[in-house]
Amino acid sequence: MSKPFYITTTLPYVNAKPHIGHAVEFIRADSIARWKKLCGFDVFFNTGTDEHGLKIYQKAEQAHMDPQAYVDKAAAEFKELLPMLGVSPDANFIRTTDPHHIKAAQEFWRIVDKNGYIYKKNYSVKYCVGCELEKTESELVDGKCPLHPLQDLELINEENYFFKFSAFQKPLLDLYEKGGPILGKSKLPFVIPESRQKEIRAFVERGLEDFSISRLKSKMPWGIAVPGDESQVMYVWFDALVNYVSAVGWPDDSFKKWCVDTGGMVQYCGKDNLRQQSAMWQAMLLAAGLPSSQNIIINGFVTADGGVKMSKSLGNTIDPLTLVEEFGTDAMRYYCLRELSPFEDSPCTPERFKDAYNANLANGLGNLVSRVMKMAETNGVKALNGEVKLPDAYETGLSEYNLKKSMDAIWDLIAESDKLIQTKQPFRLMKSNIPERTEGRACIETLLGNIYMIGIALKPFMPDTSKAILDCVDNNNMPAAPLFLRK
RNA sequence: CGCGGGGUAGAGCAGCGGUAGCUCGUCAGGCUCAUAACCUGAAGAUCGCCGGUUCGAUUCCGGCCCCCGCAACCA
Repeated sequence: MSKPFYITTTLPYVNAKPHIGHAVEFIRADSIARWKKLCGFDVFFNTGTDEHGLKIYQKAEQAHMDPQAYVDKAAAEFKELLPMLGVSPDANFIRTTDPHHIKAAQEFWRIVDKNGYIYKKNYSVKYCVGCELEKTESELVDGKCPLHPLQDLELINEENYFFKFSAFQKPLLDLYEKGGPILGKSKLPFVIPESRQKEIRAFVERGLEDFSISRLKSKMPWGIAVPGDESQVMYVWFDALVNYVSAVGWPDDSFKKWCVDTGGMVQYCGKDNLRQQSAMWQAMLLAAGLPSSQNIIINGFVTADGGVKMSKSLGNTIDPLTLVEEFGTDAMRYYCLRELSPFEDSPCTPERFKDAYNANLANGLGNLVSRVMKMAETNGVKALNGEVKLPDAYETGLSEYNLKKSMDAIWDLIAESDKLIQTKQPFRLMKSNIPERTEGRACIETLLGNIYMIGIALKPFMPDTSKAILDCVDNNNMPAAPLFLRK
């Protein structure tokens, strides 16, 4: 029986179109999922869409659409993106409007309620008469609606259900203290990178406030009904976050394979989700008596040049689909895995993408495969069979969820091979006398070994390219067409 | 004194106590197996500022300046 492994992305809210940040998360999580599969694990890889909430409801209204029809369309856009990014076809795609998820969310609520962590309380919301909308603190400028700064906000009181987040300060701190899985002599932090764990720990240490988990159905009709109270629907937290367990069958016992036997789920998310995933969701799991996650990996943001935030109004956004169409799926994966910082913010522009593509895929990887295979083909040199020992940095990078480190290890091999060709000049040796030819042959065999290793190492990251390289070595011929054409 | 991250060659990053490194770009040379690709070398940095610890600090400590997120219900 192979050991199980469970990894999940966050579910994008279908309020907006897929952006490059989503692509980064899908691609990285997919790479880990593929790697674990190659290591012999039985892998469950989860992603999907978050589809409830007022914003969706309003968008559907604007479009004169039924909310369900609206989210069906929006979810399809995300689902269609996955194959474009090379995400494994066997990835699970959960939608928070799935009947099973709705039942699970309600069951989750009942259990947490039964355990005494849900109560009703007065909740005051700020309402802008001008916009006819409720406003959150982060939407306000100097305590006023930026669109109607002359009007005062009205305070509206309503009864909502609250979650006793405050009861989980100590358990959460213990969870962070306990950390993640053992790795060699060291231990991974619970939240990766460590700087993010520090950040969330500081937040929890400051003290936690209970948060509201329901809305009046009369004001927000598009949501999951609160069990035992027809007048309320669930707010996002007890709806969307529960997908991580509903996706693997919970409340059915089958979930244990993925949440218990694995040592916990591994979660990928953006840094805007630090709090939700590593504090709120973990507290909810504890409240429901469910096992904690194993690791939470926090990605940085993709920015425009100079670290400027991408936004539609600035017109500096990047459409992942456009890049895939121009450069291909594996080029997109390459960029997200190696050119973007694994944990910090990093810039992406079409120019940067193109530069990286030409330098490392066309001139680097693709060209190396061509030149080595040409020498092998014309001289009839075949690869030697032997075990492939991947570089240590490659392995540790993956184990630490630092995929850039693993990619760098592969590109070190490429540089090494280019250097070897230049210093040994096997193409010249092959034209000389017998003894030199033997040396040249040995050199080409070494190079074929390197290429083969690169092909193996690329499997989880760039599956199509990996296959193309391994095929070349197996068939002892040049690629039919350059792997990556210069742009 | 809200929290966190950052300021290192033209750009993007790594290093984190002992001749300052990588990638792209620029310039010169080499090679011809390869996708005008590849290899070598050069130019280019007072490592944000001021103090302190130290034989020695980009690296540790303190202060200051500047940038960027977050500041809870944002899905």
